[in-house]
Amino acid sequence: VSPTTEKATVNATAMSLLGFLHDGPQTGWSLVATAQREIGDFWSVTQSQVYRELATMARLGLVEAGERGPRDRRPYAITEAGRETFREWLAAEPGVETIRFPLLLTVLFGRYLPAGRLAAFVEGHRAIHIGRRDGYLSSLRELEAAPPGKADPYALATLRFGLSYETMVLDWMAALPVELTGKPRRRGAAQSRGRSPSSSRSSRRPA
Amino acid sequence: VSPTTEKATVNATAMSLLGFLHDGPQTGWSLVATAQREIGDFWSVTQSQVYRELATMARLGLVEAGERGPRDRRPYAITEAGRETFREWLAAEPGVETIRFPLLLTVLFGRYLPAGRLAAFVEGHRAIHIGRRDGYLSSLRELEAAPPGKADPYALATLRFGLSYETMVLDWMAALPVELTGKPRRRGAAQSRGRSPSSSRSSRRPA
DNA sequence: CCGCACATGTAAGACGTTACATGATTGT
DNA sequence: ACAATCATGTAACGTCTTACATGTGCGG
Repeated sequence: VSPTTEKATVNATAMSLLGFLHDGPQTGWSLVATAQREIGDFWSVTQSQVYRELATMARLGLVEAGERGPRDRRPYAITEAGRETFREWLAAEPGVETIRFPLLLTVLFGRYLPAGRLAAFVEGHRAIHIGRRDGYLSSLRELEAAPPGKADPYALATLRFGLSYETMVLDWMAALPVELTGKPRRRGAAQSRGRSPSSSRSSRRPA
Repeated sequence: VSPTTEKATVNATAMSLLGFLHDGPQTGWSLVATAQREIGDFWSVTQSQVYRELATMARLGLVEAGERGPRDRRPYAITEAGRETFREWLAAEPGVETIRFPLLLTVLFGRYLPAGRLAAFVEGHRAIHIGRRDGYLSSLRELEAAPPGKADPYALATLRFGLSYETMVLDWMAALPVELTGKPRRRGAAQSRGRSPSSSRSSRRPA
C-alpha cells in the first residue's frame, strides 16, 4: 500500500478525526460517536463524511486501516504523516465561525406569520435548548467531580462554551417582547391584536 | 416566459431573498447587500448564490425579471406564486441551527499546540468579535433612537441576538483559564511549563 | 429466533465558496 | 484618461446531507 504523494488537502472535519485518533485506533463507527460527543455541538459530522474522509486519508497515508474484526469492524490508526499533517493544520489560523440559525430567519420575517405561530416555534426551540443546556450541565458536574488536574481543561473550555451558548439563547428567548411572539392570552381581557398582517409598511418602490 | 410546473424546492437562502423582495423589486447586487446587512450575522449569503437562486426562482415563476437598466441592472420582483411559496416555507417548522466554529476545534486540541499559540489565536478572534459587537451596539443605538413603534421589532430581536452572541463569546474568552491559553509571562519568574505534550493521557485503547 | 443496535459503505444531489471573466458608469 | 465601484454572470470545486443497500452479532 504505497501512500500517494498527493498534497493532503486540509479539511477541518478530517483533521478532527485525526485529532481523536491520537488517543488510539478507532473504527469509523466509533469515530462518529466520539465526534458527536466531543465536537458535535459546534461542528456537525455525519457518518457518511467520516467513512469518506477515512478512505481519503488512508489513500493519502495519514491513517492506516487494521484487520477487519468481528462485525467487519475496521480500526484505523493514525500514522506519523498523519500526526504531522494534523499539527500543521492545527497551527494554522482558524477561520471565523459560521452560524446558520433558521429560527432567526423566521423571527426576522415574523410579521408575515399569523399571531401565535412564532410563539409556537420559539417554544419548540426552547425545549431543545433546555435539553442541550441540561446535558451540558450534567457533563460539567461529572467533569468537575473528577480529581483536580485530571480533567482535560481543553475539553472543559469547549463544554463551557456550549453551556454559555445555550444559556444565552434561552435568555434571549425569554427577553423576546410579547408583542412579537403574539401569544394569545388564556384568560381575561381579549387581546388587542392591533397588528394587521400588512400594517405600517411603507411602499418603498425602487426604480 | 412560461413558469414551469416544477415543485419549488424550498431553500432557506432563496426564501430569504423572497422575504426581502416583499418590500419591492431589487437587483441581485442590492439583494446581496441587503442580505449581508439583515441576516449576514446568522445566515451567510454569497453573491454567487444570489444570482443562481434568482435565476432558479425566475425559472420557477417565483420572481420576475424586469427590464435591464443603466448598468445592466436587472430588477427582480416577487410574484404571487413567490409570495405563496414564501409563506408556506415561513410557516414550516424551522430546523435547528448549525454552528461551525473552527477556533473551538483548535481549543479542544490545544494540548497539541506549543505554548502561547492558542493565546494568539484567541486574541485575533477577540478583536473580530469586539468589532462585531461594537457594530451591533451602534446599530442598536440607531434603532432605539427612532420614534417608538417605528422601528421593526423583528429586526430588533435578531439584532439583539447578534449582540448577545458576541457578548457571550467575549465573556467566554475572558474566562478562559490562563494555563490553557499558556500566555508566556513577560517578566519575573520563568514559566513552569509543567505540561509536556503527552502528559496525563490515559492510554485508552479500544479493540 | 427475532428484532435491534452495530457496522460499513455508495449514490445522488443540494448547498456553498472561490476565482475568474466581462463590461458599464461614476468620480476625479 | 484612469481607477474604483457597480453589476452580472459562469466555472470549478469542495462539502454536507439524505437515502439507500447490505450484512453481522448480541440480547431477550
